[in-house]
Amino acid sequence: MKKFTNFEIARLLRNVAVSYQLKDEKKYRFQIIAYNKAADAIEVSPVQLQDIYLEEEKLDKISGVGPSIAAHIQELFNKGRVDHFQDIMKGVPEAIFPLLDVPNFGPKKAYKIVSIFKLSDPDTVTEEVEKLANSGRIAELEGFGKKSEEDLLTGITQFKEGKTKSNRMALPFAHAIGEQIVDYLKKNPKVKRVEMLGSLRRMRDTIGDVDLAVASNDAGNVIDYFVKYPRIERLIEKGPVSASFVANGGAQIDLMVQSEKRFGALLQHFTGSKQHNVALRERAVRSGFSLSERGIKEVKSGRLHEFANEKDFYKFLGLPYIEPELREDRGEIDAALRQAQGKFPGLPKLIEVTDIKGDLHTHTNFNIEPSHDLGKNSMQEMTEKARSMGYEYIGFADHNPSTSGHNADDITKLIKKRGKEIEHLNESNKDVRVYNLLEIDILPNGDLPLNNEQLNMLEGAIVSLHSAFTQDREKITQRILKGLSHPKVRIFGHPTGRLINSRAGADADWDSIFSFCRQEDIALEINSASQRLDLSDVMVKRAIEAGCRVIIDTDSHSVEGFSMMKYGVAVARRGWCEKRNVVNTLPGKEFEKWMLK
DNA sequence: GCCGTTTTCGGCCCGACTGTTTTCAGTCG
Repeated sequence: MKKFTNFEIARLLRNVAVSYQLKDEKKYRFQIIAYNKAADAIEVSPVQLQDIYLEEEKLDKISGVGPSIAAHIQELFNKGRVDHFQDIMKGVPEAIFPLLDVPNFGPKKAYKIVSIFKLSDPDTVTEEVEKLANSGRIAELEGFGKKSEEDLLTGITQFKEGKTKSNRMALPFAHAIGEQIVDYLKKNPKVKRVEMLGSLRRMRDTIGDVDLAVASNDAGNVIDYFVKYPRIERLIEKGPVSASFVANGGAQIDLMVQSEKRFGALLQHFTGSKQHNVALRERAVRSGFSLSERGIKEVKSGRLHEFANEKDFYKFLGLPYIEPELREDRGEIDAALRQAQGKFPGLPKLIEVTDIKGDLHTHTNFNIEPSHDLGKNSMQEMTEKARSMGYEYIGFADHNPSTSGHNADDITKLIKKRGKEIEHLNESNKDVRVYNLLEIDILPNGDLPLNNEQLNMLEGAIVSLHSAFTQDREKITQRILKGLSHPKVRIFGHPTGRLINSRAGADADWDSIFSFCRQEDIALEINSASQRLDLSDVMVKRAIEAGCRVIIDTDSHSVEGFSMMKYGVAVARRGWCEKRNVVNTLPGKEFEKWMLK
């Protein structure tokens, strides 16, 4: 039987919503909302539905999934299809669905074009529409025109360049672009405040557009200045209070300007997430308030309250300030409410970058003839860098020597030689404690490529997956548990092995793995490397709820890599981590006790 | 179709922008 991922299920539910919308938007208004809401919830769910369905049939535990949709999903797992969905989707041409991922195409336009021109092949529909548009046939349709035909062509061009509605940049890449433009904007004296918005401000692991907000009482001046940004590639639009352009190799940058006295409401609104805002508004509307980017309106009198900062906005609603990283409708509003009433547990006191005392997963250029890549900088240079970061300790975790070109004696010699080098370093550097670690592959059968003697020459081991990610669940779970079982193992490096936009992580029984890590006090790594950010935010939340501790590392292969720490910390914050949940916030002596346990 | 600090029934978030239109439909965030 085919397995369905959460992503596929979410897509199916969205297609059902679209079908309802095309059949009778008024009549099915609330089904449309319900199906889309369920899709949103399932897409971000930390557990794969296919798993909980097999284990305990608790699908409607997910908020937004009720008895009806849960039953349909059960049917999907059992039969591979859902009769009710097929009924609803009857008469809706299959060829519209691929178009829905193309910018500027919505259900109505896609449906109109596909049915009038009788397009039926989902695989070629995008090219066919492009041809029609190029020959001017779309502009002739009622409700379309020359301009909308152009917009659709622009959308198709973007789509072909890889910018689908669902394709997103990795956070560090988008954040770096955002920072550059923020710096640029700050040079304009009319700019009173600048903030990033949307998923970028919430530090989500992937980002669509780079959205920015400026507080200023001279919007025209700021917009003119904004569109003169030197790295601009193509201007998209420029209005009196907002503008957009493409820059830095295809990223879309949007700016909104608002007066200082309303800046708080703008910030709150466009930081989102959508789900957080919807939940907030549903609560507010029951008390007679309507929330928007302009402020909070009293519905009866129509009086608008304005807010210069977000803190006051939340305060007006009777809530403490909620950090952007928590605004995902994952329980933060209830927690804020409890906190306001003096009940427990309230909002977490999130970890800060300045709490970090060391980076344990770094690679040096010491040639240990490793199984994977070397770092670029020397042990000395890496230590200097750690000192300049204010760290109390650092771990060198070069990859283990490759087993192909070496016999056991060679490997022992290499590890010994490297150990001596680190000893020397510790004698000459009294203020930064250097740990002698290695990053060791968990081989496909769960063995480690080092023997006991070799492992015992280390102060600790990071173990991680670097191959065979697609083993089935049972096999990969046993493999990981076996790999973690040596007493020298202190850290499970980038646990799922996912690469953003290119490789799904391992499909393992994470509950069992978390429970083992808790027992052995092994830290689960949050790896800050751009394409990894692994564990992910939802997995971190699950891990600490299971009683585990995490460690935030950069996996630096050069001194430049150290600056990635803030992204790992962001993942931790999104996973509701406090300082106490993260082992590398411990002061030197306590950390040593944990590492050498 | 979902859900509960007015509710197991009767509600269900808000607004901007654009283009094609003479008052609104579609898309987006």
